Amino acid sequence: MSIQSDAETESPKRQAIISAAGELFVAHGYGAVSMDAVARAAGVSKATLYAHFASKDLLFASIISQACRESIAVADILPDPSSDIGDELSALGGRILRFLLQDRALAIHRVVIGESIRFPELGRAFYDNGPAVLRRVFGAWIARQNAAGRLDVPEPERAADLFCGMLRTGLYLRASLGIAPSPSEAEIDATVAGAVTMFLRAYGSGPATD
Amino acid sequence: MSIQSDAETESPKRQAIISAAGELFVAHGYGAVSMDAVARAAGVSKATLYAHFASKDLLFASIISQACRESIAVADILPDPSSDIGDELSALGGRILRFLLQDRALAIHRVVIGESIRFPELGRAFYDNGPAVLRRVFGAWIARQNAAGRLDVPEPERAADLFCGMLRTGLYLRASLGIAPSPSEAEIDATVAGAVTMFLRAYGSGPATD
DNA sequence: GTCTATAGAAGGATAGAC
DNA sequence: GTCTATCCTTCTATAGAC
Repeated sequence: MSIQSDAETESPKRQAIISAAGELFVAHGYGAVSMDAVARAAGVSKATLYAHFASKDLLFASIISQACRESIAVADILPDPSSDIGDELSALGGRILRFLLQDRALAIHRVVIGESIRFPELGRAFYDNGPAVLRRVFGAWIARQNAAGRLDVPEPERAADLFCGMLRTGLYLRASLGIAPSPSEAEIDATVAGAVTMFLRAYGSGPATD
Repeated sequence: MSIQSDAETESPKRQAIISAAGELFVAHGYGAVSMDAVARAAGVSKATLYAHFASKDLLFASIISQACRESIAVADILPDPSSDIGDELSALGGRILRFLLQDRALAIHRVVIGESIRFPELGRAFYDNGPAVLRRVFGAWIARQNAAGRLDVPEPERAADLFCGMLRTGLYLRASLGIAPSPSEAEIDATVAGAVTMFLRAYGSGPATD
């Protein structure tokens, strides 16, 4: 009667492989990581490695699509309520941009983009678990602000996309290209402020428009 | 007295190598392309290949940084004059987005992002010859519209970045991840229209604001 | 300069012992 | 399940003939 269907899943060796392969693939990409290197970093033999993952392709796809699923945690992106809609939007934008600028998030984005030709399912997994979730959550937040009369946005989800697009320009674009390694807080705040200003001038309702 | 410093540059074999390697690297990335494949596609022997390029790293870096320099041609991005600023901005946005969505532009962006860890200079070359040029040209255009009283934008270059960020969201993001392979003209137009609407509501001067 | 042929190394994957 | 040792393929790079 005892069910132990996923007992394998918790094998320590398997966990070691997943952990080590995750770090290596995310940091260096598919081509630059050998199965030897994964085995060495995980402290297992190559035979053990292949006992758990049938091929390098499969290992890579598992690891990265798993990383896409984890790295979201958009739950706590939404800001604390404030009397000023601009403050809330700034807080929200700041959290999103800081999340995107994390080394790990940047690295995952890079790897997925770089290998999305060879592994199309990764592009899909990344989009569904990252941008698409953000679009829904953020869009719903905008819709609530509409309902409360604090914003006047015709298409909330499209507007969420546009706002995120403004966050992902300049600073983030350079970071994703390996330029501007660690942007200052001031630069981040300035980028967020630019997006918030544009957004509120376009869609703010009430006295904040000017 | 005759100068022939770049006679080598025009060697037909060398041109064949550059052309073939360009296609292969842009299409498949660094790791997935072998020197054998380059030699075969160029119709030369590997010895000839190595006579022109000392290593695979060097060949890759030359080819891709060259591709970054070429693929810009932002010259003809600027729109024809029109009586309506919205029409001009739409035309401009449409040209930018269509340029970015070209297979070749997408592929170069992907390769550079993917290999920017291993080849940091490529990220720089891409940014300097792509986004940075666009930012300057587009920013100057906005400044001219300011001067003509058709727009009222406090920081033209930053605004140019924001506008381009809005173009690079949704549709383009999915395309760069390998989803939504060939977007329809209607989708492209809708994306541009969204960005133009936001931009003009925020920074339009005159009656177009509402 | 160009080719054919190959050296030398490294990577992916597996056989067999425990 | 795990390891050691190894096979086979593929890759980068070069030597030597033309």
